[in-house]
Amino acid sequence: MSYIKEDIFPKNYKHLDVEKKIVQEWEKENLYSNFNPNTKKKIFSVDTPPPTASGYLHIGHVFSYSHQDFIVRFKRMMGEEIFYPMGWDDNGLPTERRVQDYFNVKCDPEEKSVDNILDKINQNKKSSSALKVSRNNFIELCHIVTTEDEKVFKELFMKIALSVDWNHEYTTIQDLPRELAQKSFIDLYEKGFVYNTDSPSLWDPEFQTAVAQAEIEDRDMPGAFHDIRFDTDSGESFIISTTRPELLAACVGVAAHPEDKRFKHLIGKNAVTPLFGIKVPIFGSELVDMEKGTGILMVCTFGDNVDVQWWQENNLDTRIIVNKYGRLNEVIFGDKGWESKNPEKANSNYSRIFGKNLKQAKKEIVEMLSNKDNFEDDPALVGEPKEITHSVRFYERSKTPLEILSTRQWFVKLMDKKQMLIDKSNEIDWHPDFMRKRFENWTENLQLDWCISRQRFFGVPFPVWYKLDKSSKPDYDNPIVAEISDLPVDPTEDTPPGYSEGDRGKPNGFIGEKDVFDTWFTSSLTPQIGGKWDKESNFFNKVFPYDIRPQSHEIIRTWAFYTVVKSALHHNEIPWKNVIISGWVLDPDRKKMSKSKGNVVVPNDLIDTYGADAVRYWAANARLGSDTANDEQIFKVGKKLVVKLFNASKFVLNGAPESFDTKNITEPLDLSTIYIFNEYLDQITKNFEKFQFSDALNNLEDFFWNYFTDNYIELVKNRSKFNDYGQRTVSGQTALRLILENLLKLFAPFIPMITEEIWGWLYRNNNSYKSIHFEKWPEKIKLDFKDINSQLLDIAREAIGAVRKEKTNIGVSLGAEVDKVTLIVNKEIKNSLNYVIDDIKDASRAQKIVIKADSVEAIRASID
RNA sequence: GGGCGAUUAGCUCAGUUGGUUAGAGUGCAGCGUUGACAUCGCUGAGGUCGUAGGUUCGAAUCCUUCAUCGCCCA
Repeated sequence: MSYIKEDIFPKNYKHLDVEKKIVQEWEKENLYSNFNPNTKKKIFSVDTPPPTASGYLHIGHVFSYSHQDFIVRFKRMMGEEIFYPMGWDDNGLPTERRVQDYFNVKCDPEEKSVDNILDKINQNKKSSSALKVSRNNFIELCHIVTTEDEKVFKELFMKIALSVDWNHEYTTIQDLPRELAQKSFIDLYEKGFVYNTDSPSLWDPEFQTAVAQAEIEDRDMPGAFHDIRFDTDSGESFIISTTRPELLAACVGVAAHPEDKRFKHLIGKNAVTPLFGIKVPIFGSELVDMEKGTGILMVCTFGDNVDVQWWQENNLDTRIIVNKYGRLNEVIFGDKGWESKNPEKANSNYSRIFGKNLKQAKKEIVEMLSNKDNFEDDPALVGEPKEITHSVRFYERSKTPLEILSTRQWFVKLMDKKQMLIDKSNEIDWHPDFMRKRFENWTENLQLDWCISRQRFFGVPFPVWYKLDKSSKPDYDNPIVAEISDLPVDPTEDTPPGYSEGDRGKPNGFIGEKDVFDTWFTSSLTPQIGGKWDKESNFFNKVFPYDIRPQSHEIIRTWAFYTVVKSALHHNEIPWKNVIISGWVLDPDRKKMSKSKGNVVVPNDLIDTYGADAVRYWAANARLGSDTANDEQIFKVGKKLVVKLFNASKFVLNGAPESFDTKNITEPLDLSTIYIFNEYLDQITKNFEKFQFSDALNNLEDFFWNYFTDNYIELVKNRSKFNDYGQRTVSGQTALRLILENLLKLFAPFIPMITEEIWGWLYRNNNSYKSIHFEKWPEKIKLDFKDINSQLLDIAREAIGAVRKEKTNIGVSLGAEVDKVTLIVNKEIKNSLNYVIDDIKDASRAQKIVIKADSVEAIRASID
C-alpha cells in the first residue's frame, strides 16, 4: 500500500497565490464555459443581472453575485447542467455621459457616420467644442469605453470565483440584444400592445427625454406656498395658493372642493388671472384638499398629474409655456387660445419671463406679483410666501424636477394588465416570499402605461419609419415597421421597404424614428437574450422559463417587473420559476452605501487581505432578502475557517493510505460519526434546495467544528496516526478520509478555491481527475448502522470534554500524560461508553482508564 | 398617508409547528497549551427577548396597541 507523502503539503496557506493559480487553471480549462443544451441532464438556468458597465463594482455586487454562485455550484454538483450566462448593461445614459466627457463628443442623429471616427476625435482634440458624431459612431465609441469597463468587471467576477459560463457573455448593445429588442417591439406592435400618442407625459428637462414611472423618485424639497389674489369676472376676488407661481401664464382653470363653504359660491363662475388677464373657469373637484394652502388652487398646463386629470375631465384649454429645455417658450397674448383682457399688458409682462428657465421665471413672476405698480389696487401676491417641505418628482438621475409636457411618445399598454401581471407573479416563488409584496404594490399603483421612447442616442433605435404626406407631415398613426428579417435596423440610416434613401424627408417620402428604447426595454429581455430567442428556438425552449432570477430588491419595480411584462406579453409565460432576492450591504453604521455618501467599499482590498473564499464566506452568512453590515469581523472568521480546513486536511491526509475502502469502517465510534454526518448532510442538502444557503453553511460549520475537528479528530488521532491497532487503525483512517472528502464537497460551493486546492492534492495526478466542482454532491453514506448507537460520538465528546475540564482544574496541560482517568457516568451510558473507551483513553493520554457508575447527570472525570 | 420588514448578550445574528434553565459566533476577562492549527482548550461575566395589554396550564414565538429603525410606494 502506498501513502500520501508529506511533501505535497505546504506549511502555510497563502490564499493570494493559491486563488490566483486556481482561477487561472479554471480559465485555461474552460471549466465552466461548457453549457450543453443537448444534455440528457436536467438543465438549471440562471437569468443573471447585467451590471451597468460604466458604473463601478462595489462590495454589494460581490455579495449578491456570490449568492447566485452558491446556488449554481450546488446545483452543478447535484448533477444538473448549468446555464449561467453573464451580461453587461452598457446601453443608456451613464455610458452616454461618460463617452461625451471622455472623447469630447456630442451625438447628433443628423450626422452621417464616418469610418475613422477616432482620427476625427484626435483632430478635434484641441477644440473646445464637442465634435458632433452620428449615432452609429457614438455607439462605436460607447463600445470602446464599455469594453474596457467590462474587462475590469469580468476580472473581478473571476477573482471571486463566479462559475459563469463565459461562452455566453453578452452586452446589451450588441447586435443580438438590439435585434431582439426590436423584435420584441414588433411583436408587441403586432399584438396591439404598443401605441404612440401625443399626450402629457413625464419629461426631464435636464436630459431632455421622456421617462417612465419606474424611473421617478420623490424627493423632499423646500418650496413655498405663494398666495395670489384672483378676481372673478363678476368683480369678486379670492386667494389661491400655489407652489408654482411661474406657471401663472399657463393657468387654465381654478379648482375648489365642492363642499367648501368658503368657495362654493364661486364654482361655475370665471376667474381672471393676474398679470395676464386670462379668463379661466372655476370648477369643483373632490380631489382638492381643503386643508392645503388656502383651499383653492389654480390648474395649469401642466403642474402635476392632477392637473392633467382635471384638464381631461373638464375639457380645459391647453396653454403650453414650458419647452423641452425647461424654459419658457414664446406665446402671444391676444392670439387664439391666449385671449386676454389686456393683451398689451400681458405681453409686456410675459416678455420678462420669456426664454428664462423655470427657476428664474419664478423669481421674476413673484417680483411682478408683489409690485404694486402692476395693479390698480393692492399687489396680487398676498403676504410672504410660506415655506414648506414638499415632495417633488425627479428622474432618478437628474437634478432638475420633472415637468409634464405634451410630447409624442411610444407606450406599452399596461394599465389594463395589472391583474394578469399580479397573477403571473403569484406563479413565481419569491425568496424570501414577502418580496412578492413589492411587486404587487408596484403593479397595483401603476398610474401610467410604460413609456418606452427616449430622446437619447446610445440605445436601441425603434425599428420604425413614418410616411410623409404631400406637405411632409408624418403619419404617426400608420408607422412603417421593419421586417423581422432585416433586424437590427437603424431607421435614421436604413431605408424602409418600398422607399429609396432619396425619399427621406421629402414630401410623400418618409422619415425615420429618431428615438431609442428605454434601457429597460432591452434589459427586460435578458431571458430572451441569454436564450437566443427565436434564433435557436431549441436552445431557448430548453432554458426558458429560467430556474432562478437572482437580483436585489431595489430593482423589483424595474428589472423584475418589466421582465415579467415581456415574458407575459411575448410568451404568456413566467420568465423564471424562482426569484432570489439579495439584501443590501450597508456600511458599519447601517447606512446604505452610495457614492455620494462616500461610504462605498471597493472589494479588491478586502479580497486581497482575507481571500476571495473568506469574502464569499461573509456573503454566505447572510440570509436572502436581509441587509448585511459590512463587518470585517466576519471576513476574519471566514479566513479562520479556510485556514482550519487547510490544516485539518493536511493532518488527515498526511501519511494516510492513498486508497481506501468504505467497507473498512467498522469501529463503533467511526460508524457513529458517519451516522451523525449523514444527519447533517440531510439538513444541509434540504436547506440548499430551499436556496437557504446560510442555514446550510451554519449546519456544515456546526458539524465541522464541533464534531469533526474539535472532537472526532482528537479521539482517533492516536489510532489513525501514531499507533497501529490493525483493523481499528484502518477503520479510523478510512473514516477520517471519507468524512474529509465529503466535507470538502459540502464546503465547495461556499469556498471553492481552498476546496479545489485540497482536492488537487488528492487527485490532481489521477487520469480521471476533475475539479471538485464537478464531483457529485454527497449522498448519505451507506454502512451497517444497525448495532451502532448513533450517540456514541456525543458520549465520547462529553467524556473527552470532562477530561479536558478536569485537566484544566488540576492545572496540567491537555497534552500531559496521566496515570489514571476515572470517568463517573450514569448507568445508562456506561455500556455505550465501553465501545469508545479506548479512544477516550488515548485522547486523554492516560495509562489507564476506569468507568465508575453513579447517579450523575453529566459525565465527570477525575484524574490520579 | 398606504405597504413591507426589523427590534433577542457590547457587536453580528439563530431560535423550526407555543413547551424545562433563551443559543451561536465574535468581542471582553482569567487560566492552560502551542508537534494539524499566525492556533487550540477550559472557565467566567453579560439578556426585564423594544413597549403595554390579551389568548393559554405555559409566550421570544400567536393576537392587539404604541414606539424606534430601515426599505418600498404615494
